[in-house]
Amino acid sequence: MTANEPQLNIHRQVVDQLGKMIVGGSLVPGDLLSSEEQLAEQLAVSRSALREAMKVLGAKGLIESRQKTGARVRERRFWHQLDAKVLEWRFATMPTKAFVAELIEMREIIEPAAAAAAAKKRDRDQLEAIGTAYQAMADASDRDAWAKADVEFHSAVLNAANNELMSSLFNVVATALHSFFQLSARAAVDFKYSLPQHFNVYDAIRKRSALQARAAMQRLVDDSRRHLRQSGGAAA
Amino acid sequence: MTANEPQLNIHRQVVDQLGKMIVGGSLVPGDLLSSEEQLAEQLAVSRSALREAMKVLGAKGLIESRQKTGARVRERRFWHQLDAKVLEWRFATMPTKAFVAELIEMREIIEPAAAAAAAKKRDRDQLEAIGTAYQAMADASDRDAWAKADVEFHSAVLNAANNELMSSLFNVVATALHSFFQLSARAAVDFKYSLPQHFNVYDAIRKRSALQARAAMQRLVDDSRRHLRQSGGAAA
DNA sequence: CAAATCTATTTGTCCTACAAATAGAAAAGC
DNA sequence: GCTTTTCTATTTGTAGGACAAATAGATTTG
Repeated sequence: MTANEPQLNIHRQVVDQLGKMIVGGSLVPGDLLSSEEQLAEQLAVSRSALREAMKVLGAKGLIESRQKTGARVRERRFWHQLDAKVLEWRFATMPTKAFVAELIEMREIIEPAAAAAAAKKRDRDQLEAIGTAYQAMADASDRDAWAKADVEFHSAVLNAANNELMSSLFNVVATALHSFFQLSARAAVDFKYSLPQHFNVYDAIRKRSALQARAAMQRLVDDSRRHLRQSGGAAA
Repeated sequence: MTANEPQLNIHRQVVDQLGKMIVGGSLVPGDLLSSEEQLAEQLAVSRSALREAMKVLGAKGLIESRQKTGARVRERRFWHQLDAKVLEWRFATMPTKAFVAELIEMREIIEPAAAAAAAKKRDRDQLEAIGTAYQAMADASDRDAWAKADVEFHSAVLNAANNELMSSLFNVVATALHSFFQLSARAAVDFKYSLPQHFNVYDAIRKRSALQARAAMQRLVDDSRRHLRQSGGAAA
């Protein structure tokens, strides 16, 4: 499968080299790469070829270029993310309902599994982060604060599952769902209805009960779907 | 979130435009794009900018360029795939065990869920495809034939789940696992041990029993993990 | 009819020259 | 002294030209 490529295109080689530097850790998120001119000279390629490689790395989410500043290594969570643009395109071209249904289905699969994994693998700090988010939800006095804490809670759970692949996948799915219909922009009254259920998730993860955590998250997710159904269609 | 971008870089605009043409369906997989020179003229941009856009589309998996032939629209299944390269890089840089564990965990989450979804949503043809793959497994006289049919079986199940997002995710995870340790390169004897379990999956999907399908696939996946554990480490 | 050769087309690479943006320094204004 | 404005140097963005490398398809040769 890889034996039939005698010599890779230069820009691909450059993608590989820079990619290794970035993913491998000799550059860390936030670091600035040398200028295109310097990099081109170091790697002994033309600026054109180098730029093509940089654009590819940008598309992969590894770096971000800005005029005058240069190219910067992006945060890890952007790295192997599904392409939001492609999701958008699909949204524009695919029957809306079917696509949103895919997203919802994925979310319903990932979250309970993540809760179960979190119950097994979470460490003290990760549990605390979930607890903090839960407290923020409990203290929320308006919908915005609630929504923010809610996002925080769920990503804390994902984080506690200690599986970056899962986290980044969830991140994309959740973001897409979020942008399609404003998840929490419904019922102004009783926005805290799911607080007890969130507590169950937290408590199960605290007790390291994978089964309970999965079940609690499952209920949460089921409720959420019911609400999504009610709020109906999506916004472009 | 999108309001602070007064004018997009040209190459990004081109990515958008061509992307829409491809994803939107005015071009279908297999179609040949016009030459770079022509496209550049049509879109009124320089060939440099166009090429950067083309490389990005290539990196996203939408097209594939070859000298003399031109750029061709790739099959859908490549479109919103996670980047296998990044997985490779991570594999090279991350403690092997932890990363493979992530992959295995993802697989164990996706497959049972997919089996359940397939039981609910499969159509006649999709069931037949699973059945055919099962038959091929039953008829397999050597390990290679078995391995091939096995892959076929699992992707048929994923396909029957009717969730492209899920399929493509699984595809990447399975491919990565496959390349890390040769899944079926172990025990030469009794390579068909899991045939009855595969039948259970097929049968549950046939009967449209989501619960049974999930459980059967879960057992399959558990067995598989046990075998992976036995066969130990990974190959670079 | 088959094999070798040629040719025209297309992508790959390199180069030069500016344009556009902007971080940071310098100058101006209060 | 402090803020605001202006300038400047650096970096990416875009354009366009030139040629190299690959190769599908036509042409020639055996």
